[in-house]
Amino acid sequence: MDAFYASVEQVAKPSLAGKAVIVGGIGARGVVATASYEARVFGVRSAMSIGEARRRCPNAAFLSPRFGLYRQVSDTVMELLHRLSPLVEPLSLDEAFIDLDAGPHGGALDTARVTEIAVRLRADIHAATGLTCSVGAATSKLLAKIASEADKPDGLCVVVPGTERAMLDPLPVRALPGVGPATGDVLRRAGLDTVAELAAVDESELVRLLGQAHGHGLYVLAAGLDARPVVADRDAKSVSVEDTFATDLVDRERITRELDRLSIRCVERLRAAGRSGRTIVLKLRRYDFSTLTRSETLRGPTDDPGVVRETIRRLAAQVDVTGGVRLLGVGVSGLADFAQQDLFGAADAPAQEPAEDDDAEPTGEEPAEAGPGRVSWSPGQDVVHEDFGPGWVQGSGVGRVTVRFEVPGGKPGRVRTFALADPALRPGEPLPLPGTGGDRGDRPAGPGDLGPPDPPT
DNA sequence: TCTGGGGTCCTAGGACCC
DNA sequence: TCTGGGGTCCTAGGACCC
Repeated sequence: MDAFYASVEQVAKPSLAGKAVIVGGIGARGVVATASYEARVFGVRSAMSIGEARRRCPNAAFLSPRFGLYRQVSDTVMELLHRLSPLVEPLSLDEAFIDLDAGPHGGALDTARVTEIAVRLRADIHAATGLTCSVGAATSKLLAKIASEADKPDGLCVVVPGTERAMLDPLPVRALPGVGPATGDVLRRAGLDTVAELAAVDESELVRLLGQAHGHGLYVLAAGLDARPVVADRDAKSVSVEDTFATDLVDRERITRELDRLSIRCVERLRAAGRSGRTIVLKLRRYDFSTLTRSETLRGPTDDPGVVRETIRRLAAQVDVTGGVRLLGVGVSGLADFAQQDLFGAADAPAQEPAEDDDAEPTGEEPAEAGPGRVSWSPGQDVVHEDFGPGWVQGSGVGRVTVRFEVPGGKPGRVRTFALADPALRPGEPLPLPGTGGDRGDRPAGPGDLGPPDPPT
């Protein structure tokens, strides 16, 4: 999908169509998750600090992410992909590999047919979501991925078999997946700038430079020998949660409290996935951005919040937090396939539930100005007003909140300003994107062919 | 207003085992 | 009679991806 989070917001909020939109953490320490193409013109990029983004593009709409909505839209898109093949490998909410050969069109896939399928897929996705995407098709994952980026946004690139080398050769090494800043530097110092130069070098040389796995892997990719299969339904191998705090934490008790919260959140996610795990991981980033992890492997898998919390407390007791802590995280890995009961966990665990003793304490994440009446609004948030209906928060501060009243598929709406604690204003639910319901009828119906998505409950 | 959050994979050393 | 060779598991850190 093209600029996925930002594009979803532009479709959901008609007044933002064609405008610079930046989705990301809106706190003091936020970064850009996605910038719309209108914002990219100003040099705004993913992972840039929000402060830098504001300097470059002060008139953009800055929005907090609404992951629940993005997940819904992602589900809609993934369902369309599943009509083309059971082998769909999602890489994230907005990207997936599809093995067309394993689907109803398999066996008869020449370039013209693949192009036809891709054209219709893009039309179906647009009809269902209002969003554009970019499709790359090729005889390997590597080339398909590169092709999908070649014509972004709103692109379609089918690599004709036999032309792979011509496509790869001129690319910078950084275009290969797995070549980031560090590997890029190593290769550049060795005089290797393009994929063609990489392909001309001995495998043993790449292994010497980059180590066995990476060297071999890169050699295979550069040679165009990528035979990795598309794998559907990969199981997660770890679950983790982390928070960066608006200001560094210096107080041990506060750190313990935050770690307790994170432990519970982590276990909730673990349980929701029906999993349990053996290795408990504490992550901590200090004031100077140095990061450390400490882990402990239990005798058996657990999904018990008490066990996770106590393990994390034990690990935390061993680290020096002098100078302050900007980030804390809790993770579980070594996952077992099932949520397992009582073999170890419940027996070991202190009996009491973690008490909800922290109600009065704002979390480090919350914007500092949680105004009177405990009301705080984040930019982009859905709201409903008794008289004006559904809308979204455009901004808030100095006792006021500004709301734009408009809905997906409607006309750009009017703006009104209220007191922060105005009782007529309540948090709302995301409204679904205005799909046309576009069933075009002529595609093979798959098992997942269920029609338009249900509205959120 | 420097630097998110959720992941994956690899390396390297030490413990431990046969 | 001063030192093997493999393998697995655990821990910590780092590169990379979206």
